[in-house]
Amino acid sequence: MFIRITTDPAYRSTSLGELGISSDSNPKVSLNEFTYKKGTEIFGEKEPADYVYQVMAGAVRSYKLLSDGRRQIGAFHLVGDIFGLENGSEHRFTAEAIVGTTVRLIKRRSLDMIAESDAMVSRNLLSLTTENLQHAENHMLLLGRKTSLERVAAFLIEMDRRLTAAGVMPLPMSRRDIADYLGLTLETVSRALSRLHELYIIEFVGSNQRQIVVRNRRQLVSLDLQN
Amino acid sequence: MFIRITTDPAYRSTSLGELGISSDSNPKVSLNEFTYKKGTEIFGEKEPADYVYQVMAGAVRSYKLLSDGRRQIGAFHLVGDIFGLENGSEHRFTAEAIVGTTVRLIKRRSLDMIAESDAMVSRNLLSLTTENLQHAENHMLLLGRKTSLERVAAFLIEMDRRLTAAGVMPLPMSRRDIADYLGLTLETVSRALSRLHELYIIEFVGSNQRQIVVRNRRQLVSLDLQN
DNA sequence: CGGGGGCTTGAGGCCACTCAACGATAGTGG
DNA sequence: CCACTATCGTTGAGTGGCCTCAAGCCCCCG
Repeated sequence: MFIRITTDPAYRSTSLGELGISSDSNPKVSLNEFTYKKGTEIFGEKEPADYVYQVMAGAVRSYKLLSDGRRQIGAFHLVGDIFGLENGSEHRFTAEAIVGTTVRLIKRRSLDMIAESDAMVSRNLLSLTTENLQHAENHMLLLGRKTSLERVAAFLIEMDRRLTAAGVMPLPMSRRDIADYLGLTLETVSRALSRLHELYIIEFVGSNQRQIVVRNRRQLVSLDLQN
Repeated sequence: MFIRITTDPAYRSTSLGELGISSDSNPKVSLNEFTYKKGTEIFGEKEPADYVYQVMAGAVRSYKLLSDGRRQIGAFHLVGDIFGLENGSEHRFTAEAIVGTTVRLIKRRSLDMIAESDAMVSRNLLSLTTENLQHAENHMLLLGRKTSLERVAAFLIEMDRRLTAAGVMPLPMSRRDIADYLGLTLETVSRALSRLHELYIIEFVGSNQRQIVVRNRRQLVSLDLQN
């Protein structure tokens, strides 16, 4: 639908393509890059939302915390994804770099100014918000009604779609991250993955356990009752 | 921020106030009303989204189903609320009247046309979508990480805010609806409510068990770990 | 007054959680 | 290059919170 940011250098020069903004059409828009070390906070919940971010390299988690430390990750942001877009003045999540991560920043204010005059950009802002809403709606169904195996299967299908290259899926996030995304504990996630391995549905490759090959995609899909 | 539809007849004539649309400013926009009997479907998931709806009287539930019948209610729509607003062409939820319900319809197409020329309406569309997103984000935290008592407390606080008049909260929905909204079973909801009653935090009034008085709001809030 | 739906309450079961031990890996400093 | 350590992941044993199944009550409505 819109141009996706890829690792192709030709595309990296036209940034925030999903919003229909490029350096060419709006040369005055500052598009600074910034790099965060693994585990560092990009912005906190309830902080003023002065910037919108786009992942150029790495991965980001957005989450909410309860006062006793329980955590719910609302989304993972991978290369190309835009995050931190709020309509109000405050961020509604805390965002942290999962691994070393480079992001591109755009001032929220200048984005609003562009949207003011450019109906296309305005529509893309709505479109982006709608995509986030759709993801959240599907995730509510997962969190409210799916079993642990269904949740993990759904997670793998989502990640397979978003970051698999050459058949192998290199997960940037830990079991704890996955658990907090799926509303489970890390042990339950681990057991579900082991079970999928026993069933010859997935395979682990490499030295750590974060690189996964989907061996039988149809079985994986059948485990997640889409609807 | 924007004019809310109320039961005041003076306001009912200017409809869809939240979108900044009134019959005066757009006399050609058709604003038909329609009434649905208790339990009937207003629209189904994946049906074409030709209309946007506003509740004039009654209450509506929006939900998704899994193939084996598990249900997740994403939101309750009460008097004044707008629902069925999709950015794409299909509805992402099924909507049903919880009780006898009157809605006002507006053609999605004409709404788009108005938004095209009226930046204010366009902003309000984004604003409305953002509100829905915010609700979904908070609900993910509830579904993923809160205990049954915290969920029921959060539900009562939400409903208290949205439909309490003269101290009494007349819930239109059944225990099963509440359960499917909170990701619980109806028995667990019932037990939580009984517990809140034992603790002198809520009181039941009237012949059925759907009219609730919040006796100790501060205790109720403290049970729900906001964040 | 009989039937049905909605709600509550109890008894028992199960799935995911808690607690714990252990192995593997990556990072650190000698 | 090799201990040393911290972190991560897996697996097992036992617990517990919510679910399942069931019975009974109340209210509404024919």
